[in-house]
Amino acid sequence: MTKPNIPKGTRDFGPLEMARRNYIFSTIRNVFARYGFQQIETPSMELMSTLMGKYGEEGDKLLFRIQNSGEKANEAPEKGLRYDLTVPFARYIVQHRDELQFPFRRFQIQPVWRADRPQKGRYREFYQCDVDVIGTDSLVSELELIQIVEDVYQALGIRVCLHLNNRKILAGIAEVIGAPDKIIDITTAIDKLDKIGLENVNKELSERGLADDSIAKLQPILALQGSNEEKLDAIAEVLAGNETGTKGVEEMTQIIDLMKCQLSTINYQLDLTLARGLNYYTGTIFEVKALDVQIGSITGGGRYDNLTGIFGLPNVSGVGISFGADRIYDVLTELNLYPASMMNATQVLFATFGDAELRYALKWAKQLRKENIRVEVYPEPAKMKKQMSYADSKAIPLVAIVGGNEMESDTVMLKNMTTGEQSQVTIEQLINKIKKV
RNA sequence: GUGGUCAUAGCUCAGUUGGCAGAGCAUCGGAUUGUGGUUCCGAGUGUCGUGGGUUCGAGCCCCACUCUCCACCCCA
Repeated sequence: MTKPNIPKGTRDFGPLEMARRNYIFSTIRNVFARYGFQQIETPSMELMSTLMGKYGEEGDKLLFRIQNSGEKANEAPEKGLRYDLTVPFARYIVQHRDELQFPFRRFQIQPVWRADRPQKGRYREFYQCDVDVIGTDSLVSELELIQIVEDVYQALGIRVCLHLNNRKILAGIAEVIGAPDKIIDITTAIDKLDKIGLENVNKELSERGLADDSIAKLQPILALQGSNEEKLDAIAEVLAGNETGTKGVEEMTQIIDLMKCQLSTINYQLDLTLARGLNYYTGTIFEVKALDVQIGSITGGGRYDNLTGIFGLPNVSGVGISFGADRIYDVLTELNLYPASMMNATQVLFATFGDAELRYALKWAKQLRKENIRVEVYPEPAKMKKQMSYADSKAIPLVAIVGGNEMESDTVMLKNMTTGEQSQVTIEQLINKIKKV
């Protein structure tokens, strides 16, 4: 017998983990619903032609390919597992555009797969919770997503910092320092600023072929300090006269203004080092980091002006963010922030002494369930010790013991497992006691 | 994809220069036939990740593979 196993980077979820995960998903779902977003799902697998070339060279390598069956088994795979929820969503919009009312507000909570090498907070199968608004340029959409971030993390009790940037500002910087074609190199290098330090960033920029005087011009921008307003003023000055960059500053200013109008209390920070790898972002970029756990970003997203263009529907602007459920799980676990009620645990267990008692208990259980009480009946009249141990190990707070005496008087012996107290009660009394506990 | 690291009972882990495969927890039974969580007694459990090699003899040494975790790349 070889030991059973699961593929690298995948996980089983037991009852406790599922209760926790469902708590996260339902919290997120409830917030999304409050903003009028509607849920969709797309297939786990997409055609390779849909997936290829959408995530850059690196992304193509990380796609899981599905081998063809039958006669085509040896030909190139025509299907692959989805890598994220955004590209399948873009395909969905193009395919169903005639059925949709724009601006279209959708959310989607499904697993995605990446053939990455696993490590902490990084899996080959993980869930994303995407929420997007498609078909409007309005920055109110950005504001709403920021409000959603605020609501979700407030509900979960996680302290976070929202990092904000704008791709147009980054493009403007690249133009101003005289290296407009190097925007990707510049952003991926300065993204690492707080990780590897200024000196190494400059070294990397040089290695990526950036001219020395361009690097020199970049220094004041990398060194920006102060409040969000001060930083924004400073960058506006640097970018004055540059059309793209100024547009980005205007967008950022407007978003901050809208946040004030909604009395947003979220902790946010203008972060020019925030780049985000995906190259389809064109405007605002978001990233959320947990303040009390070091795990990378737990939510990320941004605006993309022409995502559906690659599928033949140009000029449709959208903005969206993705909550990383698996990382949020790790954060909540590390900070021990799950509410006790999340388990939906059994409220009362029936323990019986014989077959007649078992049947009696089943009748009672049915009535309690009608009252929306979570009930278990121990399925056989085993030794009382065994039935009690079962209740104890599952932390069931109440045990209703049924023997001959109880049946005769139409009662059960109700034991409170935390205090050890017990008393003989009728069904009405039982229902009242359970609702009190 | 590059570099490192780990794997022994259901779980967490000991295991000496290479010489009989171990402990705690959990499980099951009993002390206690109508009462759990505390206590005491007893019991079972292993292709030592997989395959090969060295050796009289390998959990231990060598090689390959798989898996875990970590760093890089990239990312949620």
